[in-house]
Formats: sequence, C-alpha cells, structure tokens
Amino acid sequence: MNTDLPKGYDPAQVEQKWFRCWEERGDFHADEKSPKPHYSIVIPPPNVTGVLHMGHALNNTLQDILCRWKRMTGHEVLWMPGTDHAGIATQNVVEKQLAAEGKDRHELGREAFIERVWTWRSESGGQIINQLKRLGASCDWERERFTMDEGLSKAVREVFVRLYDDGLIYRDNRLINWCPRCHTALSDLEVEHDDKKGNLWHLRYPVVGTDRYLVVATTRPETMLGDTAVAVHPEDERYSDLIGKMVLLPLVNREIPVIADEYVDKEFGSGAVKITPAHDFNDFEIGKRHDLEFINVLDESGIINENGGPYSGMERYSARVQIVADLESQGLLEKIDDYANAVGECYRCKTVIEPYMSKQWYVAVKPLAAEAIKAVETKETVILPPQWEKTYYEWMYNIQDWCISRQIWWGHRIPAWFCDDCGEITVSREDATACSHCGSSNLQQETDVLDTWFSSALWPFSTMGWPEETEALKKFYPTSCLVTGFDILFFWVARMMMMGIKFMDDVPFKEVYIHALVRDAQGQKMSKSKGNVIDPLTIVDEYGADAFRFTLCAFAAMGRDIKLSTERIGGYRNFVNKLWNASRFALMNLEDFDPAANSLDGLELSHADQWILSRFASAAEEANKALGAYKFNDVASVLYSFTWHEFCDWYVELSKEDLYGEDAAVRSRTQTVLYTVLEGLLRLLHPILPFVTEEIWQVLPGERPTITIMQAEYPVGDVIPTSAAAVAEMEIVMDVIRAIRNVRGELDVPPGKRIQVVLDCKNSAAQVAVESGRSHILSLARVENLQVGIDCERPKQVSTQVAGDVEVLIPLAGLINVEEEEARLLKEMAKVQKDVDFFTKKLSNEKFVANAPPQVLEKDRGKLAAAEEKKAILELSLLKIRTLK
RNA sequence: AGGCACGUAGCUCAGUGGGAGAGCACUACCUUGACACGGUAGGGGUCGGCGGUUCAAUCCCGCCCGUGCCUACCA
Repeated sequence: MNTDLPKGYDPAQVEQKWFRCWEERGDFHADEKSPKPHYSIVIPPPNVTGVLHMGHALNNTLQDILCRWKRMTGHEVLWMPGTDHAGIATQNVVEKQLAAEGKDRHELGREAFIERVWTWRSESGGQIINQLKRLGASCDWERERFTMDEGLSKAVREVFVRLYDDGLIYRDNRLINWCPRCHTALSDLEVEHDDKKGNLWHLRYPVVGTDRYLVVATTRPETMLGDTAVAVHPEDERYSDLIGKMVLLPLVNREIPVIADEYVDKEFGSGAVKITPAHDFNDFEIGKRHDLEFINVLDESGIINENGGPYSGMERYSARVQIVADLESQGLLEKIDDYANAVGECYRCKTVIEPYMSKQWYVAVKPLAAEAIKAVETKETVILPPQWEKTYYEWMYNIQDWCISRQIWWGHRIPAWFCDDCGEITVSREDATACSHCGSSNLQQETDVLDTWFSSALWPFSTMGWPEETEALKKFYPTSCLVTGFDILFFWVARMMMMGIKFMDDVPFKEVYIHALVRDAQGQKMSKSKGNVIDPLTIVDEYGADAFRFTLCAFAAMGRDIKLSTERIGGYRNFVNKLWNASRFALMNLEDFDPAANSLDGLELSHADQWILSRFASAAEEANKALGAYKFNDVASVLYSFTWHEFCDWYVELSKEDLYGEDAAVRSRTQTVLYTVLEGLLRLLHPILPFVTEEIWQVLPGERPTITIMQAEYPVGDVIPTSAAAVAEMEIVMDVIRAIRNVRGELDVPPGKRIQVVLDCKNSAAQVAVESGRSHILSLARVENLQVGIDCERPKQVSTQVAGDVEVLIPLAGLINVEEEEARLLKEMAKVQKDVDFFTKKLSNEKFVANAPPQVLEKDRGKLAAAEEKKAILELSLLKIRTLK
C-alpha cells in the first residue's frame, strides 16, 4: 500500500482516475428493483448545444452533493441525466454551418436537414455531458436521455393527442411574437424585454374635410402603413368632436376612422393613438372591439409586403427611416422625442421580435394551472426558499395560453394532418393515413414542430419510460427533489407541474429547491456579450474540481445571488490541501496500524480523544441537519471549521506527543482515534469533495465494508459515548494554552523560546483540569517549567493573563521588559473594562431586571462577575508591575 | 407601473430578539519532524439612513436613500 502521498495535492489525475472507477463499477447506477427507500432527481436538461457555464456548475454540484449524501444514507438514488434538443438554438447552429458552406436548409430539404442535425449532434452535440462528469456528477449515465429520443418522442405524441382530445390544444389565428430571423413564433416567455433608447415620433394625420391635424405618437413609425384607425379617449374634450370623423393616413392615402376607446391614456403624448391591429398587441384588442380591418404590412422576414405600397420590399428599419423622411418632407412630422422603452427580443438570437398575425397551436393552460397551484398550496410540492412560492403563484394566476407551435424543422413535428378534401384536422398517435372525418387519404402533415419546452415539461416521467408503465416510474416517480435556478421557474418548473399532475396524477417532485444565479464579482449576470464569463472548466483546471465544488457549496446560501470570486476559490483549494496534508500526517503515523485489530470500545480515551470525538459527533449531526434543509453553506462552514480548526489545529497537534511517545498502548489508542476521526471525516466531506476524499480513503490502512467511499455510510453522530466532564476539562486546557500563547504573542516572546509558567487555580476543579492537560500545555505553549497550584506563591515580576478560573502567570525575568507588560495589561484592561461597563449598565436598568427572562439575567450577572474578577486581577498586576519600574 | 430581493470588517459573504462572525486581504513574529496552498498572535465594523414596537433591535414594523432582478399592453 502506498502511504507516500505527495506533499501537495494534485487534483488532475486523481479526479480522472476515480471518476472512471466509479462509473465502471456502476456506483452511479440506480436499481429500480432495490428494496431501499428511493431518492430521485431529474437533471434540468441542459441544451444539447450548450457548454458548461457557472449556472450549470452550481446547479449540478448541489444535486451531486444531495445525491451522494443520500446514497450514503442508505437510499437507492436515481439521478437522471440528459439534454434537451433546443429546437431553435440547435437549428441555428446547423444553419450557420450550412451558411458557411454557402447553403441553406431549403436547398437540403426538410429530411436531409434533420439528418444533418442528427449528424451534428452525434459529432459535436452534448459536450456538456462530459463537462458535467469533470465536476464529478454522479448521474446514472447509463440512463442518459435526450428529448428527441424515440421513447420521449412517443411521450410527446401521447400528451399532444390526449390534450387535443380533451380540448386543451387548439389552433387560432392571432398576434404572436415573431422572430423575423428565426422565422418562427415564440411564446411570451421566449421574448426578452430590454430597455432601449429610441425615439417617439409625433406624426400629423390630416383630418378629412378640415384643415386640422390629429397628432399621434409612435415608437414604430413604419407600422403606420397598417393603421386602420386613430383612437382617442371617449372623455377627452380636445377630440370629442372628431370621434366618428375620418383622417387621411399619409403616404398610403387611406381614410381611417377616429374611434373612442377607454384604453387610451389622455395624459400620454398627444392623447391620440394610431391603431395598427395587425402589428401591436393592444391595437389587436382594440381592432377586435371596434371591428377594424387587420392589415398585415410585413412578411415573415420583417420586410414590408405588398400592403406597404411604395415601401414594399424594404426592410423594416430602412422603411422606418424612409417613412420618417417622407413625412417630414410633407410637413407631417410634428417632432421627434428621445424615448426609452422595452423592446422585445428573441431569446435565442436577440433580433427584435414583431407582433405578427398567424395561425398557431395553443395549449389552454388555465385548467392545468389550477391543479398546479393547488399542489403547491396543499404542500404536495414544497418550493424552497418559500419566497419563490409567491412568484410561482403570481405567474400561475396570470397565465396566458401557451403558443406551442414553432415554424422550424428541428423538433417534434406536430402530429396533426390536414385533409385536402374536407379541410378537417386529424390528430393521431400513429402517422395518419386517412382523414378521421371523411376518410380521405389526401392528408398533409402539419409542418410546424413543438416548442422544446413542451417536451421538457414531460421530462420527469418521459425519461422514466412513460407512457409505458415501467418499474422505474413505480420506484422513482414522483421525484424527491428538483434543483434549479429561478430563471426557468416558469419555463420549466411550472410546466412540469402542470404536465406531471395531468398525466401522472401526481406531482413531478416533492420539493423544489431554487438556487441563486451565479454572477461575476461585480454582481453582473455572466454573459458572452458582456465578456465577463468565467469558464468553470478553467477553474477546475486551476484549482481542482473539489475546491470549486466546495466554493459553490459555501456560496450557496438560500435566497441570495452568488458573486463568484476566484480568491475565495483559492481559499478552498488551500482547504483541500490542508485536508490532504493532515491525512499525510495521519498516514505516516498509521503505517503500523491495523484498524481491524483495534477498536475504540473499551479503550481508556484521553481527554483530547474524547474532545475530538465529541466535536466530530456534533459536526456530523450538524452536517446532516444542514443537508436535509438545503443549507449548503452551513454544511460547508461546519465541515470547514471542524476539519481545519478542530481536527488540524488541535487534535493533530495534541496527538503528536502520544504518537511519538514510548508507551505503545498510548500510541495505539491515539492511532485508533486518529484513524476513526479521519476516516469518518472523509466520509463527512465526500459529498462535497468526492475526489480527494476517495483518494485518501483508498490509502488508509485496513479494509472497510465497502470498496469505494461513495457507497460507505454517512456519519450521523456519536461514534462512541464521551464524557462531558472530560471534554469540558479539555476546553479549559485549551483556554490556558491560548492564554499563554496570547501573552507570548503580545510580548514578542520568540516562538522557539521555552518559558516558565505558573498556573494559579481558583479551585481544585480547575486544578484537576489543568493537571490533566499538563503535557499538552508543555508542548503546545512551549513551556519548560510548569507549576500548578491553588494560591500559588507568585513570582515578583510576572505577566498576568486570565483564563476562566485559572490565572496564568509568566515570570518576566530575562524575557521581556516591564514597560511592555504594562502596555499589554493596559490594553487587556481596556477590553475588560468595556465588558464591565456594558453589563453594569445593562444590569442597573430596572426594567431589564424586571422583565428579562431569568436565564438571561443569570447569564449576564455571571459575565459581569467574571469580567470584574478579571479586571481586578489585571489591576493588581498592573500595580505590582508599576512598583518595579 | 407592480412585485421580490439585497445594502454587515478593505473585498466576497454568513448570521441572530439578548455582549458582531468566516474566508481572502492586512500587521508582527516563526523554514517546530503533515502542510509557507503553512503556524501563532494581532488590528479592523455607530450591521445603508430616520422613526416605531420591546426591558432589550443588526435582527420585527413603517418611511426614506441606494443596488439588483422579475413581471407588465402605456402608444
């Protein structure tokens, strides 16, 4: 066995080695036939086009921590991985490839294009899967799914047909968000609103039969080509005489009516609004109310169509410039104001979207949403942290029908066929060959595909084999938990809730844990366009996956965004290295140790042993508690401080004399404790630091019940009972050591210098405690002559410090000068004086004494007494020191 | 416009109705046989501002200022 660990931890080879080992051994695999209680998570499927970013890193690290923890606590864990087919994004990628070859998809035709996408996918899609593995993600990779897989596609058809049959899917011709570049409709959610600087153009529309103008304001002057009315508020006196009259639409010379509608805000602009029912959502509603004409002036690429008269064939923004210029030359441009407003952009390509009339497929979501709301209200699904519940309700109560059809090729083609003969629609699970209305075989399949989120919404059950009744579904549905960022709460979580309840008759997950967004150090959202992205894999290369994971875990406090700083990652890299070196120390001292031949049972444990074992128990307890409550940062902090500040700083140091001493029994007892605590600590840390813990665990001496630490049991608390009294005595010894070190440090006593110390104890209990730690005090405080007693004889020139019931006296002779000690005492006294003042004031407040709970009172009185006593001792010492000057 | 967060040490962030914490950075000393990615000691904050509730507020409530995010049809 190799116990010669290198001096510094080198993550690179270690990570690769263990990940391969786990995967080959099947440690990640979930067994649906297992009798163990289940724990399941479906991964939020990243886009097949995606590359790992910080959001993925955080999201998957948290899931992995949960999954590894649950495996270790005896659960059969299914973490279902996969990617989604990202319809628009993927099609864009492949279209770009084609463009580089001077082709476009229409030349290839639909089938060849789709084939080309599949080729792209198998060659360069899904890189993110390997990137997730580099983080240590313990998904059941054998089950990896893709939303375009055959099984998942079958689920999509099943759902479509059933929703259609239930009347929840329908077709309608209305305004939708149209991306003129992607040439497809988008759902409301897929439009991003960004405040942009623009203008408000004030146009003059001549009133027919008068010499008056009606001034209207618009942010999109080119739409005037499609105006079919001007609206004013019915109670606006300025215009009441014009209602019912006609204005002459400039440039196109069309007479359009002045109508009255409550929608108009009298205060805004001129109080008169041009109405373009075919190109504006509000105008659309007004158009319907007033039975106006809907004139579409754009084609699907955003180019003015034949309805635009002289502007026909112009691109929308060129047309805007031209129209403004023409209006101006005709004296019909009143003024141009600067104006900022939220412009809708395509979330995939950032092209400004156009409200566009077209016939699309919709899901009537209101009835589904009602059930999804109920499930959260009744806590069948719990959303954490709870403030997100409100956001969820808000969205669900105001939900609009979901436009699910996309005019692209890559995706699940809508299973609907139009009959050439009777014009009716046939919707079918199998490809239709005959019209279900007239029997005709002259059918054309709908060319549109479904929104990618439609298939994502089925993910929690489609990945488990639905619509088949599989063992996996029986065992693992509903899933235990969903871990995700709030940015897809509506896109995904809400829709999974609706679909899960509708088709599985049960919620898709019992808990939803919403985590923060990772931002850069300035708090900006990371984005390629801002150039502020930090590549997680670069971080992994530089600091190691474990250090990165620990950082994410430590930062993942509920309800707050994460501003990632590389300094902090460096700090946790040091932590991993610290663990590594503490382990090296242990291994060096465990070479002759056999865990099988040594047990804690029946050993007479030292105070130090009992202290570290009791601290370990409490760290384990807190870690479990925090993990169960998704308090990832608490887990990190508990384990960090136990590892570094208790195990390394104290126990490792305390153990040295016993390990290096002559007494074989003492040595073996200490080895047993050292082994027990380190081995347990590695298991405690494993969910966060999977790689380094496995590497160390594997070289520990002896055999353990499982082959890998992954499958080992998670520590829960006490390894063996410890005596509270012994632990308390150890704490006193530690306080004394700290007090001596404090004096040494303050008075600049060289660290190597061995000194004399007198410990004057107030009572025999303190004396017993101190005596029990005599050897520790000698070694850790570098003391060569230690006197312990009650009412000891005090050397004349001493430095005085107080540690609870123990007065720490350090003879000055030859060490330090009187002035320095005087200064130190004054500083120390100033601190104590603050305490005395604070508690004196507090306790002299009659109302406080009358109202505060007795335990608070008692505690504060104790604190005051202790402070006063300490002050008295220091004061006396100061007097004595001053007589020596 | 509405909603939701946030404002704590130089920086990044925890935290709690009862004397303010961590990491990094900083200062001093130290190559002590696991570790200089280290050790020991230390300095540093009227917990955004103003009011209120309370014996007690950084924490609860109100208002204000600042920052960020989400939702929304003001042309």
